[in-house]
Order: sequence, then C-alpha cells, then structure tokens
Amino acid sequence: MLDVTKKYLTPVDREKIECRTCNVSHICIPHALTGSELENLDDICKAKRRIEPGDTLFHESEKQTRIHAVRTGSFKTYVTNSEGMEQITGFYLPGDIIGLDGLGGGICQSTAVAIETSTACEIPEAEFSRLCEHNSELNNSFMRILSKEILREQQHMMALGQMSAEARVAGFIINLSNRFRERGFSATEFNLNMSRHDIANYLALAAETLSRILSKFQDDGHIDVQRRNIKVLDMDELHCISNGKRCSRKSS
Amino acid sequence: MLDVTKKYLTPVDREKIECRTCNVSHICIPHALTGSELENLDDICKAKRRIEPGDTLFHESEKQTRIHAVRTGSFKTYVTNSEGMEQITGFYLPGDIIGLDGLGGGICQSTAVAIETSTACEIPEAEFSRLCEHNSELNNSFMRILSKEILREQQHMMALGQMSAEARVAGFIINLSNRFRERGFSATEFNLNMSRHDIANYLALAAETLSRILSKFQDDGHIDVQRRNIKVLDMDELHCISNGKRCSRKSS
DNA sequence: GCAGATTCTTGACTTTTATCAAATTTCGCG
DNA sequence: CGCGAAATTTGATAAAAGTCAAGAATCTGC
Repeated sequence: MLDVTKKYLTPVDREKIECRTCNVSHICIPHALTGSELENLDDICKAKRRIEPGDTLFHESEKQTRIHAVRTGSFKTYVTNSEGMEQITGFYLPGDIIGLDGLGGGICQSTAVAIETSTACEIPEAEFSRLCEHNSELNNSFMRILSKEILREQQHMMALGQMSAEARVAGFIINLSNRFRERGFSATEFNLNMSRHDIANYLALAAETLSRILSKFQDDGHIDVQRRNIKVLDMDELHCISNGKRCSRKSS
Repeated sequence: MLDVTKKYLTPVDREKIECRTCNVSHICIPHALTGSELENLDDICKAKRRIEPGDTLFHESEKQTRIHAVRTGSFKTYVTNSEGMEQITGFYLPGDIIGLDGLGGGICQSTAVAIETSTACEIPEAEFSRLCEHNSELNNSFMRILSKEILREQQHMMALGQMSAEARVAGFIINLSNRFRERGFSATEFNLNMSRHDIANYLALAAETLSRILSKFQDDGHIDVQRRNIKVLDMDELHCISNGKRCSRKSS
C-alpha cells in the first residue's frame, strides 16, 4: 500500500509507476514507444506526485513547462473569466494529458484540480521536445494527442451549442462509459467521482436541471443512479436521447 | 490584378504571396523564422489555392496531411453531429491556421468553408514536421499555435456555458475588433463578412436573437451596424456588457 | 433596373431552463 | 453513533432565449 501521508512518492513508490508497468500506457503518450525509447521517457518523467482531492495540479497564469499525464484518479480543468465565473472544460481520467493550453512557452489559462486522490506524471516540455526530435513516431503520436484535444473541445462546443439539456446529459454518460471501457473498466457501471455541481457546470446546466434529468432517466429506466454510482441499463436509449431522438417513448 | 477565373494561382501569382512578402506573416507560422529558414518554409508551402465563397478548403472525414494557413479572405469551420446539425467552431482570418484537429495522421472532423473569395497556403504536415525537427524555435512556435487554438476553444466554451446572449455578442465584436487590429486594420470599423445565421450559430443563438441584440446595441448607441458593416462607437460599454455588467445604463 | 430569391429584422407567443426556496440525503468527524 | 455541514433532490415560479410568422431590405442574374 502506498503511504498516503507523503506528498512525493519515494523511489520505491516510483518504481511501481513507471510507464512500462503503467496500465494506461496504451492510451497515454508512450503508446507509440517500445523498449529503450520507453526508458528514455521514463527518465525524463520526473515528479510523479500524489495530489489530494481539491488540490491543484497547476494553476491558471502559471507558466507551463511541463506536460501532465494522469496516472491514477481524476482531475477537472476549468477556466475563469474576468468576473470570476468558472467554466469546467474537461474531466481527465488515467492516461489523459492535461495542460495542453500552455505549450510552447505560453501561459496556461486553465487550472487543474484533483477530483479524488490522484497521481500525475510530470514531463518537462523541453526534454520531451528533444525526445520528439529524435523519434518522429513519438512526435506524431503527440500531435495526435493535441489534435484529439482540439477535437474533444469542438465536440463539446457542439454539445453546448446545439444539444438540449437531456441530450447533453445522455452524451456525457456515454462519453464516460466509453472512456472507462477503453481503460479496462466496466462500461455500464461506474462512478461519477465529480460532484453534480461540477457536471452541471461542465454541461452548462444548473445543478437542479441536471438532478432533474438524472431522476427522469432513472424513472424512465435508462439508468440506475445511486449517489455517485451509476448503472447504465439502456445504452441504446441514451444514444437516442443524445442524438436528439426519443426512440422508445417510455415517458411523455 | 489576379485572374479570378483560375483555380490555382500561376507561378507569377505565387511569387506575390510568399511568406516573405506576406503581410500577415507576423501572426502566422513564419513569425519565428528568418532568412533561409523562411525560404525553406516557402519551399514546402505548396499549393496556394484560391477558394470561392461557399467552397470547402477541406471536408470532414478527410485524412488531413496538410496544415492550412489563411492568406487572404476568411473561413468558417464547423463540425456536424449524427443528426446533421452543424456547430460553427471558428472564424479564421488571414494568418490563422486551420485544420489542427487532424494532425498526427488523424481524420479531420471539421469542415472549412470560405466565407468570401479567399486564398490559403497548404503546408504538408510531414515536411513541416521535418522542418520542425531541425528548428526548435519553429517547433516551439507551432506548439504555441496549437496551444492557442486549445485556449481559444476553452474561451468559447466559457462564452457558451456561462455568458448571456448579450455578453456573447459583445464579446464576439470585441474579439473580431482585436483580431482586425492585430492585422493592421481598423479596430472600430470592419466588416462582418459572415452571415447573421453563421454568427448566431457560432454563438449558439437563434438568428432572431442575434438580430435583436445587434439592434439593441445600435439603439443604445454602442455600435452602428449597417448590414455587414459595423462601427464600434463605445468599446468600453461592449467590454462591460461582455463582462456581464451594465456600466452606463442607457436603456432599461 | 427589375423580379425573384435570399437575408435580415421585428413582433407575438412558447418553451426550455434557470432561479429561488425548502426538504432530504449523505458525509465528515468527534 | 450522532451532530452539523454540505450536497443533492424536488417543487413552484420566473426569465431568457427560441420558434413561428410576417414584413422589410438587399442581393443576383437577366
């Protein structure tokens, strides 16, 4: 068992969480790497920090010199406007990369906060860049990660701009389900580790509206949600709702 | 004068639009380059196409092997969902880079359409990558472009998720104003080359709502809008509205 | 320069979702 | 285990923005 009182993991702990033995490496940066290249990445992957719920991994306006990869747990990122309003821009699971808005010497405009006790790998951007120069496969793979992040945000704009509240919630559940499956977890039963308030903010809904919609989905038999545990009972129906249709009209 | 009947520019036309002599190069990829490096970029910058209003620069689901830079004119990009609904994800002015969601061998999920008669520079990604390997300054600068695109999308999520219709419209005008200024044009009088429908879609509003808000801004004396020409009369007030305040309460 | 098509604006009304308020459940911690 | 705080749910009402419909302005091609 890891000692949860230590802020930084000891070498012994560190041993356990090398990319080589990481069970989300197929999703993360190293998925294009083999053998010695993987060791090179492990070498520059410096502090692998433990972060408690509510603590920030990095904060807005910090100059970012590192790329962060979620190792365990989960994070949310948000941006704030001049009025202090927050918009959550994403939830990040193991294997996801955070902080891509501060690359190339820019100032990161977003803040990343741990949702649960989590660990993150920190990769210095400069050293990573050098590694990329000598490995076009790695470079390509990183470009893919970047472009996927842009794509993800575009899809979310579509959700916020064109989809109804119900469709957004259904889409959110489907998205999480898919991401848990990719990571080897159940696609039909999982935990919404984030608060209702955070989910609502991410989906640009009032928390009350989200709550009502989850209750409705439960009443209609599409899901079974107990606090933060959710069971998907009818994935097809969720897809229909997410697409703006109402396939089997169980309720008015 | 350019011959507008030709789809592809002739070598003579091409001469005129090298990065070296391009008046938006300070915003675009070459801003980190000098002398011979600029020539290298010009060498790989292949087809510099002329595109008529409504024509696509690239289409969703195409495998992207090129990076596109707006040279003249303007473009919109949009994504579609399974129901065929469209969400415009951005408007791109000269010097802006389009198609970053298809990097690293991915399939581009967005479509780019010319808003007016435009020209675009096409840079093969593979060759550009090689150039980056030998020029970390260029690589860094490209990373900055990518991270700025992610940032831009995050800001737009904030707008869609947290800001009122009026605040979004005010923010949109301010954003365009800033971008025109960066390009050496007037920040207070410019053309909204895109249709009201497109602006409304981008801002996730009904076209009628946008129209009403523009009329209100005009009645309140913040702007003077005649069809697609807009004059900003009170930029401070627009900033206030965009920030969700109402500084000088000219109307109810 | 005019007819038809398109785009934009305005008005009346509706719908969706937010807000406010209160009740209920759950959680953290002694 | 039980108390207080926090999170969530539910209900009633309000506000913001959407929809439908019609009219005005502008563009396009002949």
